[in-house]
Amino acid sequence: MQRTNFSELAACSIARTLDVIGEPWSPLILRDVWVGISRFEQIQDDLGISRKVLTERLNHLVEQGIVERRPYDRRPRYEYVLTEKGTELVDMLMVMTRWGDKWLAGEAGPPVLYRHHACGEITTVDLRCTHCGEPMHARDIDPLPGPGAAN
Amino acid sequence: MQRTNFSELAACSIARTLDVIGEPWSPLILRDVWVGISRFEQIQDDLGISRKVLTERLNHLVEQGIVERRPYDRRPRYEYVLTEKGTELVDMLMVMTRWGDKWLAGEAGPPVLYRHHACGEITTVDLRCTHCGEPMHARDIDPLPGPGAAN
DNA sequence: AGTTGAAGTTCCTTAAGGGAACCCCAAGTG
DNA sequence: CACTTGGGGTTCCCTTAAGGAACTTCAACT
Repeated sequence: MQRTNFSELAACSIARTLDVIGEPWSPLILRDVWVGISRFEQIQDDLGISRKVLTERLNHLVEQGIVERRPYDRRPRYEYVLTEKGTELVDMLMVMTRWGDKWLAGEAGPPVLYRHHACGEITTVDLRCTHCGEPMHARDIDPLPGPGAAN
Repeated sequence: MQRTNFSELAACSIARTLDVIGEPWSPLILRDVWVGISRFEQIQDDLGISRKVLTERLNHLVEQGIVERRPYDRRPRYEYVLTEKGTELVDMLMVMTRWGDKWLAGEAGPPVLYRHHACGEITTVDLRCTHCGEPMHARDIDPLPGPGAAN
């Protein structure tokens, strides 16, 4: 298929972010690397993704500075580790997970739980305003044009 | 292309969520509907997406309960509005936006700003622990198997 | 009766994903 | 030293999804 490059659409941070991790499999690869499934063979095994596509995705994630390819042996063996940029992108996965847990997990309950280091509790993530600390969701805000707006 | 259905991979809320909004264009369509670009022609115009693909995506989002198709005229005219499920999915867009603003916006600054109703300030979203209220990011948690875990 | 406009549908072309087979290279083994 | 092993890809072919333009439908308006 001929896929559009989203970020050429407009000045839109969502479109730009999609050009980084919007391709099929990329969020799942990011998740794997995050939880320590970090070698080519391991990821391929875990996801069942085609080797060709996995190569393409990893190369793209390296180019975009999300993961770093580093040797772990004197033989030509490599593992992929999250950069700071990639680690912060995991925020998105955490929010996706929370939504999936709530709306799609069903009777069985969430497949994965998170223990928060700060309080030691099994807990969930919540969106709050950086300024006032109150909850901040879709209905709590108005979007306004910013300095980087196009046109 | 033959695309894998991600949620058949394993019990994974990320994979399940990707089956809902992971297809190309879907997050941008969700964004449009959220900000009030809610009719077929408007969305097609705004995104430059092919009409065929837009039809497919909207049908899928309706099936998944993310948007609702409702007539707005006695003529056969329809608009798409977010359901509660869809509105909560916008949380993911807000986090994507924040990441894109920080890592991809460059000199120009963010293209869109958010004013928070609660405090009236132009502000950003932050991830916090539902339990203790402290920041909760990738490095602040340990993932554990939950009740819905596979195998 | 003819036009308009929103909302799709059809059809063809092109490119991306799936999958299996193959390759390369350093280390270990006999 | 020849041979095997295993990680990490690369190649090739097939299928299917995205792009894009043209066409259709249907109610209201002129």
